[in-house]
Amino acid sequence: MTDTVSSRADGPRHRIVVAMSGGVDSSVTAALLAEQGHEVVGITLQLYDHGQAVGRKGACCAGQDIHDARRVADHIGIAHYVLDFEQRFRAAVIDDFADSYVAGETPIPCVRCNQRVKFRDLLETARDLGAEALATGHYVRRVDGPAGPELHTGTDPAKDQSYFLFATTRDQLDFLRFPLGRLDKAATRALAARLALPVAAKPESQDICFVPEGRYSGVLAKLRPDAAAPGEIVDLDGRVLGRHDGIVHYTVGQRRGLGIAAANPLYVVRLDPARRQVVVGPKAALACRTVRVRDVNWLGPAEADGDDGIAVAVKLRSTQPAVPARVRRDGTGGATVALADPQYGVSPGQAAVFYQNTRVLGGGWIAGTDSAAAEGAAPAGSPDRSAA
RNA sequence: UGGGGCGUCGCCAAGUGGUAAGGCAACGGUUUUUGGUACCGUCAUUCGCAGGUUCGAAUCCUGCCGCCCCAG
Repeated sequence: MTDTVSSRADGPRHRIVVAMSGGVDSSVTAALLAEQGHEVVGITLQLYDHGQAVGRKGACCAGQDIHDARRVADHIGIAHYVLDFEQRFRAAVIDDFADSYVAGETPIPCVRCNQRVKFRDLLETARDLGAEALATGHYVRRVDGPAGPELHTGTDPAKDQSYFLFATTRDQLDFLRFPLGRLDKAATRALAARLALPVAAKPESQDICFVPEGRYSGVLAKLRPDAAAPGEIVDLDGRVLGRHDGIVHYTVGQRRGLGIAAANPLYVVRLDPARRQVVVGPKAALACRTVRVRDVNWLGPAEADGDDGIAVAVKLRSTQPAVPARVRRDGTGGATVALADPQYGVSPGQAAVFYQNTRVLGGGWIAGTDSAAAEGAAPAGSPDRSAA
């Protein structure tokens, strides 16, 4: 059980820092490691304004959740520290979030938080504390392979969180442990109940943690007051169909919220920050076959450098299954993903994560897409006489 | 102010005597450690207005109002 350092209570005793968000998963993580006899140090990061988040359900890392983490730490008898990371979080996650939307992209703050806060600053803190590992409650697996530690999906496909951890480097992976990687949610809940953790029945966290009420536009309005500039909603031919209150309210692939009645549903096909335009079109206009990716974090073998690239399954969205593709790295930190079948609603700013079976080969940020139509692919169902 | 056409939910639209389809939009929910998608649900006691005929009208008749087109 490489994930857990040692699964036996009489095994070697290690000092392990656990990132405790105040939720069920990280609480069980801490409790399991403590039960195995390790010297567990719980650390909770205060990441954003705790005033407005007090008492809010489903958040993390502020207000009530910090209290919950402390209660759990007390319950299982481990040391617990709260670190004020508000400034770092603001610079590394929230500013990036705002800039991304202003640029017409759609950010994933959770990835930035893992990449730049939990697995960078907190990991460094853990090293400073003399810990031998940093453990989190993520549903992923760290597997020792012939060439070092590998990142794999969580065993439970419904809870797998590897998409959000694609930016984890080999060095970071070396130091990380994910004790929940082989569990499903029910098992974690059952453990929480058996361990009588105060958070055993706490609801799942969701939405962006620093965004109250699920309305991110309010946060953006505060952060980037100039970004709320209104503009036109245009179709693929440039005809004006309506108006909008800022491109930051839209994302590629989005259907609802356009307020335009048409014969068929309209989707956001593209965002043009320079012209402040939201370009909309039918679902077919969303089809893409090629995805350009930047800032690739590569954890896999070197074959992807060849001209033909490497066959993978690529996940373009956290909640949809990976699809077949070939990835070719370009030698400058980017990559091109050729999809076997067209995909819809692939949005710049989101992540493309590459898999072979359960192993994460790496991933990168989606920079742009090329439409399926541009390759002369026959439009679905046009020269098809089978239905007559 | 001669001729023709039209007025059904926010938009489009079916329905031509039997008691208001559908699509889009909107709203709500499910799913989800991002956004979005998808899925489920809600959404006209009323058919421009006023009379009339009829057991019964959005559907027939009359008048009025409004809009469009062609002629002048």
